[in-house]
Formats: sequence, C-alpha cells, structure tokens
Amino acid sequence: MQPAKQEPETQTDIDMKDIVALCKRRGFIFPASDIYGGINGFWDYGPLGTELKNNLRDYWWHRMVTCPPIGPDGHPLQIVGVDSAIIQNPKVWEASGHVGGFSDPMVDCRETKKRYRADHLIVFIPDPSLGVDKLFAFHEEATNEEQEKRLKKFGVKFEGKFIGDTRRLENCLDQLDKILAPDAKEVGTLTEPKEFNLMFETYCGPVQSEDNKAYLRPETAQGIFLNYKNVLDSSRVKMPFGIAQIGKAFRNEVNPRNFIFRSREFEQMELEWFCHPEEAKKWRDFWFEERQKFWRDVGLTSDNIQMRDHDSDELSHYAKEGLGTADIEYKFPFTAPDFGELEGIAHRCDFDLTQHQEHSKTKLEYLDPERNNERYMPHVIEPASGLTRGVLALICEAYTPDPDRPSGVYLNFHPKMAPKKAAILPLMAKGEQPEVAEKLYMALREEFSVDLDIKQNIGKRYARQDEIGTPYCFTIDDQTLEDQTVTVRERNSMAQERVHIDKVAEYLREKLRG
RNA sequence: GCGGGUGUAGCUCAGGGGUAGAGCGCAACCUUGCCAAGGUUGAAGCCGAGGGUUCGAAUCCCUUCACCCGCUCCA
Repeated sequence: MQPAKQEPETQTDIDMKDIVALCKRRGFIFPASDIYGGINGFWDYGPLGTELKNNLRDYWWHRMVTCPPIGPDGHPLQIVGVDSAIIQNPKVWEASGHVGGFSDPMVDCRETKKRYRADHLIVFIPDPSLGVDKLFAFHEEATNEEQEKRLKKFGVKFEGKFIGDTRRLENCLDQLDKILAPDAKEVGTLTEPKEFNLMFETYCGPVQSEDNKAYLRPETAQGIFLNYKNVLDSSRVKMPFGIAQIGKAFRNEVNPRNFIFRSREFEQMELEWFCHPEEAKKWRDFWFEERQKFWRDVGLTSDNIQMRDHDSDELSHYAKEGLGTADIEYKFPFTAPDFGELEGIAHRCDFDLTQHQEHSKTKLEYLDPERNNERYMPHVIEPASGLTRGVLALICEAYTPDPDRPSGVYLNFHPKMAPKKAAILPLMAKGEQPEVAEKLYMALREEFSVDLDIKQNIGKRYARQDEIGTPYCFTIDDQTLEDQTVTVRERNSMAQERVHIDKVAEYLREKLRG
C-alpha cells in the first residue's frame, strides 16, 4: 500500500474542542455565567470576540445600508435600517404564525425512549369485529409493508387490506392506554403530548397573568414588517426597496448544541426586500448572488460554502407558495462533511404583510405611481443570516493548525475582520526601542485596533498574535534607530520586509482595503 | 427529554478517606535579541455546586449544574 500523501490539514480534521478552548483562552467567547457554572445555550463575547462580531456586523451594515450594492439595472439600491423592540405586542406572533408554529406537541415513549412529534404519528384502530383490543401507532413515514408486518405480528387479520379506522394521534388521546407505540412491545407507553414552545415568555408589568404575557422575539424579521408602513410614510423610499435590521433574537431550543451554532440567544442580520410580485424572481436571483459574494469577501472560501435549495417538504409556512428558500451553508467542523445553515434567502411572498394587514386591520398595500397607481401587496425576498453563526464560521475558517510554528496554530482572519489589525513590538525591552515603539503605537491607535507588546522574547509575542489572528506585526530593531525603517511580519507567511516608519499607517490602510 | 462520558491551578492532566501535585502559561528580575530560549524568585486551586455518611471527604453516597458524544428536535 502506498503511503498516503501528506495533505495539509483540512477543516474536517479540526476538533471543535480546540476551537472552543482557543476562544476561551484568548478571550473570544466565554460560557455565559461562567463563574456560576454556566447556563445552557448562552454565551458571552470577550474582548476579541466582541471586536470580531462588531467587524462582521459593521461590514454587513455598510454593504447593506450605508453603501448598498448596485442593482441589476445599474442603479444603487435603496435600503434603510431600523432597530425594533425585542418585545412587541403578542398579537404579532399570532399573525406571524410563531404562536402555534413554534410549539410542536411531542410525545415520548416510556419503553423505547423515543420521542415523536404528535402530528407525525398515525394510529390504526382495528374494527371491533376483529376482536383486537389494541391500537397501533405508526410513524407517518412507515411503509405499507412495515405496517402490515407489524399488524400481522400482533394478530390483526388482513383481508387484502386493513379493516378498521386510521386516525391522527391527537384524535385518539382518550385511548392512550391502549395504544402500542412504534417498536414497543407493551401498550400504553406513550406520554400525553407536551408543548414545546420555542418562544421565551415574559410578562409586562409586575403582575404575572395571561393578560400581560409577552414574548421575546424569535426573529428580527417581524420588527421590520411591523415598521414597513412607518418607513414608507416617513422616508420617501419607493418600490423596490429594503429594510435592514441587526439584533438579538431568542429561541428556547430544546437542545442547544455545537458551541454558538445553536444557542438560545443569538444575533441576526436580516434584510427584507420589498418588490412587485412579478419581480420577485429577478431580486431573489440578485440577492442570492450578492449574499454569496459577501461571505466570500469576509474570507470564507468557496470550498467551505455551498448553496442548497430547500426541498418542498421542508419549506416553512410562509414559503410554501413562490420561489422557495435557498440556504447558504458552511462546512463547520461539527457538521463536516455536511454543511450547516449560515444564511437563508427566502421568498416570503406577501405572507407577512397580508397576515399583519388582517390581524392589525391596517391597510398595508402599496399604491405604485410608477405602475399606473396599481395597488398591490409587495412580495418579500429575505436574506436572513446569523451574525453569531457568521462569527463561528469566520473562526472555524480562520483556524489553521501549523505544527511548524511555535503557537502550533494561527487564525487566518481576513485583515478587515481581524479583531487586532497589527501589533507593535520592540525587539528589545531596553534601550531606545520601546520609546520608538510607543510613539508608533500612539500614532496608529487613533486609526486602528492595535497592540503594543514590549515584554518577553520576540517569538512568544509573534506566537500570541498568531493565535488571535493579528495579520501584521511591526518590529522595531537596531536598524530602526539608524534608518527609520521597521520590519513587517506577515502572519500567514511569516515573511518579513522593511517599511519606513512614516509609511506604516498607509501600509496598513492599503492592506485593510481589500 | 433519553443514554453514555467528563468536571482537580489560566490550559493539559496526575492523584485519591487524614487538611492538594506536575508540565506549560502568568508576574518580577537577570542573561539573550527575529519566531513560545536559559536561569532565579513568585502569585495562583479549599479539587463544578448543594446536601449526606464519617472523628475526618477532593476521594464514598444522593441531588443538581455545565460541557462532550449518540439519539430526539431544529419555525
């Protein structure tokens, strides 16, 4: 057998544990309430993690709102921002479908320890003439052969086909004690359906009662739809246009997993793009391209990104009609070789505005002067991404094991995403070098996020910067004192070149532009 | 929510009924001066939390919390 060719380490070889450890060790991400033992599904961002998250957030806002892209017709798009309340009138969530849609009743089987969505189980009720005193539950995906085999095993006669009734589980809850669960040997092992509402509840005002119950928003999107009319009336935007929002959202996940990938409190970056229904396809294609470009521009390589159209059976309530939903997915170490969702680009049709129009009794149709005063409910294309998932993707993408360097690993952030842009290091802690370094540091800190590190040997200091992904180190040495040049050490190649000390700011500016 | 595993210094871990150890890291100083070097000194943990058994618990028992893996779930 040929010895395997030595491949460089790929994403799939990276252990998530090492990434989590680095994040804590260097101050990117800590468990929330760490000194109390943590709290499941919540995370705090440390000094460097906050910088990184802000960099991604600000860049998204810049590309979407401050300086929106040029549209297919060559004109810049109109996009404005909002920042809506986390708690809204609870009727909002009835209109949006989150009350109900977010609460799937589940049943457990005490014998097999399996859990099912109640609406996924169907129950076969044998006709009384068969003399069978059992009801048989099946998962709705069970095949006819499986059903027949199991029924026969328990003595249910077949005469070409099953004789009796079939019902949904929720319609025979009064006979739970007679139901034989899938794969179970004894009857009556299924529990009552339990509500799993994924929305966090709270109460407005000091007295807790059903009357003042409210919810923490499970997505930022609804805050945009709620302000659609206000924005139209106040900011002179015309169809087509977009409203963007970045903010926290909360979902009481059954099982938070995979570091910050699925947490109970997270941050979203969402754009709702409003357009004439006939133009939905054009804009969906546009945003689909544009959003891929964004993720590539922040440093995710195309190998680790993939596009996936949702199958029709996994579409959400708002997307059943229309052009469907496409995900931008990233190959996280914990999903590899599969991919995990980073952003969804959905055609929400006119679902949300229509719902809010009905529930709020407020007219939300658009009167379009450019289409002969046609009245219509705009369609919505929604590029919705997870900011915190984006941060995780940036960290995973950047994490590069390198046994040849002292740190053993470096973070290969794109310079514009890196929490620290540069470090200023005097080669020696004594003599005139620290003074020169400090002067350079004072000049750079006004414009860039930079570190000044004087103590310890130079190797340790380079290693520390490698681990936090600082792209450049400027080192002051004896030659600096003679000719006013410093060395620039580039993080990935570890190569050095000399730059005049007066040109350092310009050098950095140039590198951060890309 | 179920099953399995883990929890001792900032990190990686050893130990194990009698009042805590190593390496690395960290701090100071000396030496050195371009990739975690050498030396000296030092700070740092009541062994995840709560309760119980015991003369005595980090060690045994119970409960709980968090993390990891698998299942389940994921508008």
